Amino acid sequence: MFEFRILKKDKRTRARVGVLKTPHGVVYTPAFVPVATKGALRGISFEEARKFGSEIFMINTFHFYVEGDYKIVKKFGGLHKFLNIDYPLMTDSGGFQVFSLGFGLEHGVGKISNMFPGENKPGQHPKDNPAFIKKNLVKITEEGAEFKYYKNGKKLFLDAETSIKTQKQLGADIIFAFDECTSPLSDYEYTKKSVERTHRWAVRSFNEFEKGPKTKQALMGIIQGGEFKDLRERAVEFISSLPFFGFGIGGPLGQSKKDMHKILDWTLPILPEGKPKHLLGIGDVDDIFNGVERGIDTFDCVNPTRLARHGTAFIRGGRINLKSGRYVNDKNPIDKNCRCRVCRDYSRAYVSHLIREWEIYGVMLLVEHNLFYILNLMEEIRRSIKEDKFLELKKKYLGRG
RNA sequence: GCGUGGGUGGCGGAGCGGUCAAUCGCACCUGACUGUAAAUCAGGCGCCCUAGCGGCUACGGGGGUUCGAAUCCCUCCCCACGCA
Repeated sequence: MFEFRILKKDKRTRARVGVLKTPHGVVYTPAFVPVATKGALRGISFEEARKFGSEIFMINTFHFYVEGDYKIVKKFGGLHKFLNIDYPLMTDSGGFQVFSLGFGLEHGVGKISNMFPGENKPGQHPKDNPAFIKKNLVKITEEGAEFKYYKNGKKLFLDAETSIKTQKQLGADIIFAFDECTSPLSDYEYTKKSVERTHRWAVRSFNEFEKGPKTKQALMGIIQGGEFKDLRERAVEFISSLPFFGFGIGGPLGQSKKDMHKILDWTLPILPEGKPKHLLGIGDVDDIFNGVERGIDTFDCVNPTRLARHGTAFIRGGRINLKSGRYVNDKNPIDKNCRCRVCRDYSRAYVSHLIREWEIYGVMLLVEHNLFYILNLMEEIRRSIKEDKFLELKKKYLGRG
């Protein structure tokens, strides 16, 4: 029922084209997985996103769990029925919220930090940063993570068993083990303790997954270990010793993109080649190229949709922000190289006007463009690998380097 | 014409004797955003510069009181409402 097959390997890099078979259909890889955290992509329908080439979507367990809505989904018979779609789906385990609502807030950083604890501008030590406010929203113990839910202050406990049980009820095709995503500012000692705990959580996740009647789902293990080579290697060794269907590479991914590349270089070559590898939460254009080059098969990311909501559009060679006054009279399409409907039919001026006037349609157009852009990129990447022209395509998009 | 209340930065609107170049919204400008607490967040927003607990000009116009006025007084202009 589940199968991952590599169809073609690039001659010069670790890039490969594959096909991932799930009970709800097939996904050609490398693939981008748009994120619909609470069951919607925000600004575009699943149907539309499908047309642009999205074959699978990511939904979040945490958000369905905290609100108790997973019970409703269960009554419907799972997410596919609830959302009324029959495409492949993934659910994240809630492990990211352990970070984003915990250290992420506390340290005022994302998964890739450019804020070195010792190298801040004067007065810019994280502790002096207004964002650095201890919120104590998440308490992590051996057992699991205790959240103080930001909406109502209620305490809420999530652990491996609960996450997997919930994910089974949600019924996505591909589900993830419960993990702790540490902070880019976590030190070696903490990260070491944390990965070891994540490994115990992985075993617990797996055991819970195996328990009871078999579901039509595949479970992915998650590689943690921060920016520490030996911890990442240990994680690969441990996680790949369990019979997971595939692997997710989890953040934190260091202090810079270079660190991220290093982490991928440490981990991917020693993971079982034939299994699918997912890079969790990464989705900048350059990151996708660098990930694919190192052997990543799938990416999920909030980037195209969130950036769109914030007025930013992907264009060849970077991004532009349509909120800026520079575009009010710009008759050009968002990206002259793009074949999407938005770029075909509308000017930057119009989209900019809508965004600045707070018209929802402006966001819808940008979401459409950004998703099209990334999904089309994936298509081009797949083709380039088949034709052994991956590096040429990378160069075309990113220039030299 | 009489009465009352007002005229503050692009707009709305605080301040009602000193620490006010002036709270706060909006608008505007710049930046961020990577398993979504995010249609969000951070910073800027009178003029000048050697960019500083710096200089200059400012709270309808003019004149005064005071060590000191956006804040008090006089006068003129304008606006809103009420009465004729």
